Amino acid sequence: MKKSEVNSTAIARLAGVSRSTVSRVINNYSNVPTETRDKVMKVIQQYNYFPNASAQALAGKRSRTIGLFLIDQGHVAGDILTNMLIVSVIAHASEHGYYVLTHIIRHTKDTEVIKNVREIFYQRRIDGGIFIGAAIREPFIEELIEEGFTVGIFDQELPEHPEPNRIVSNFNNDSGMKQAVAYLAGLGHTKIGVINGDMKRLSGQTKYEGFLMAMRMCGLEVNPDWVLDGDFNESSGVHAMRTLLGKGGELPTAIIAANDSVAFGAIRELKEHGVQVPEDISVIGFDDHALSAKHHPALTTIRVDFSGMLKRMTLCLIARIEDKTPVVREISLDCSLVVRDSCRRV
Amino acid sequence: MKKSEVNSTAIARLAGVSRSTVSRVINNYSNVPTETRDKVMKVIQQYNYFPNASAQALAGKRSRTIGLFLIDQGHVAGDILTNMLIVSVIAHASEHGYYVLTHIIRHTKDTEVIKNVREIFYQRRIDGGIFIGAAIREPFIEELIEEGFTVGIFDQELPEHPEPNRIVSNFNNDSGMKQAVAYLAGLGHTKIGVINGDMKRLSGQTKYEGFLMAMRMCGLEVNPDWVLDGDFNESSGVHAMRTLLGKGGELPTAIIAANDSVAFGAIRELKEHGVQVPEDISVIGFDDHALSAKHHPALTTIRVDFSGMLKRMTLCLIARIEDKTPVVREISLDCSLVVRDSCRRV
DNA sequence: CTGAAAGCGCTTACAG
DNA sequence: CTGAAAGCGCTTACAG
Repeated sequence: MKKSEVNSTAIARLAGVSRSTVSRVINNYSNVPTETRDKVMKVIQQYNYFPNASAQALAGKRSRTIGLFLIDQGHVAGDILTNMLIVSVIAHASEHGYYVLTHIIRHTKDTEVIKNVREIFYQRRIDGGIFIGAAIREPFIEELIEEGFTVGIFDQELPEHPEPNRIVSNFNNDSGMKQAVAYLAGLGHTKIGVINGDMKRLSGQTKYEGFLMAMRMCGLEVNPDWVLDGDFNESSGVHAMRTLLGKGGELPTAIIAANDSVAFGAIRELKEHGVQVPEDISVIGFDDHALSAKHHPALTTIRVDFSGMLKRMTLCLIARIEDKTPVVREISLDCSLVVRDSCRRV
Repeated sequence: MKKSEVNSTAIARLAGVSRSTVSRVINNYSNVPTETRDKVMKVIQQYNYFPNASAQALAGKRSRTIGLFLIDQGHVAGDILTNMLIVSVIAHASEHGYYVLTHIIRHTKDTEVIKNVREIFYQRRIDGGIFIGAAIREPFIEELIEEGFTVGIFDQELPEHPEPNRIVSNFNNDSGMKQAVAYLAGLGHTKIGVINGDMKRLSGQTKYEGFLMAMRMCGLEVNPDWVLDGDFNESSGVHAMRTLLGKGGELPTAIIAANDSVAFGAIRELKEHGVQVPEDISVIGFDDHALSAKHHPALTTIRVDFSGMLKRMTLCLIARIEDKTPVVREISLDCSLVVRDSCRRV
């Protein structure tokens, strides 16, 4: 018999006890005398026995697996940030004895894809799930919450009557935008443009709102020609600059991009047109992407601790699954300016 | 009753059939009349019923989950390549109705960590697993193969008596190195150095062997001072150049790095010392990393199709799991030179 | 074509 | 402290 085929019956027989006792040893019941425990453990180790996870789950144990759902509107899959998020979730789940089933959702409008996501929950493959990249309100996620599944949503706020099984997390984008505008204002900029992110996402909206408020607070006017659409992808930075330069009107002296990828794209396109950064236009990003420090010019940006955020989210989800400490439902983290070389004084 | 709590008994009752019939409908048995099937399907859809995966597994079905094990000697976790590998496996597994449980192995010497990996297999959480970044012979992987688990190993060759449950994949590093040396020779270089990768890995060894053979074929001499140790991480490129420049001897006119990350590190350190690439030294990488085209200078390298390789590996593993087409056991892919700006004629 | 029943490998009240 | 037994939710020969 292959070792991998032993079951609790075999262990019980070999140890001279009942399956109940084997189970008690495995589950660390306190009422097993050391002697019995040792006897059983010896056989378990000798035969390399691990209880079948499906049988455990069916008998009422948790699956000890969490789902990680990446909604890929664009290039999440090709970005190093994604990798950091995945690794952070896996590493921290692992520390708590949990496994991670990662799933990529290419289109939230594709019913087959969404059916597949729901299936993962309904089939009880996972004890809970984390969603990254979701729009402000995704009907299928709302359904899962209604059904009682434990769900963590990155970049979302708590609704009015928060359900106990909903966990949300978000960055203080307001604060980030205020820092960006304040820094530029301090450098003497008054003509500040912005390239927006995906406005279907919370961070897209709050960054823009933060920008508007910060401009007002600093007594600066927002020129509508300098408010450009985007979607958090590098290509949208390229496109935004093409639009701006194509208009032929006056140019801003500084631009804040919804994230660093967008900033990279914008800077690239500006260069193409002979506009130098920061000599001609200052650019400031958001996120502090892994490449921003290495970029030419090194990108001034707003740092955001994705890894730390996902760590908290993961731990909080697990705590909720195990229904300990059901206190935290919203995780908010601040962000802060990192000055590098992409902005100059005017 | 929450929809998510219906089971096959409830569906059977609601559809007026037995659980056997519900199961037959779900499993697409041919001997169910259309009328019965429709009747049952209607209830299934209405109640959002999905069979419990643990119960299915326990009753003999596959878990439809594969494990993806990333052995992280260094910075696999912080690299965009890793992300591409993960995404490729998930996407292609998903197309075939499989899920992916991703796991990070930080130290193959840590018995707790390895026990955990074995546990995933023995617990039957997965139907098979893919290992990335393993040394040439990892005892714990060998054990899993012996136990009959289906295993795919990236960057490994088939042993003499290949087991049917072992799948390996590798790139033709020989060919890649020959192209690199040939190109440099064509540019007039005769003084060619090399920064090795991790020699515990197959690709580390075969790249170096390919280098030696190619040099011989081109009638060039290998200067032992220009053969530098490394480990596939960027920092080893830095370190290798520091060593080389520290020796104070004659410098090679060209260097081949074990991969692009190492090349990045090497170029950075050369710049620090005022040595320009490609003006003073030509550098050629390996992999065609996502950043190589954007690098300054754009890196000449050997392109390797990681994504395609992982796709094949994933499909092959699934085919083996479902025991169809048990033909392919080794997947080999060629690689090819991509000329950019980091090498010059001498 | 379909249902009753056994069985997959566990856990956990229950009884002693 | 420990075993016998029920039960978790499925699948699949078996019998009809």
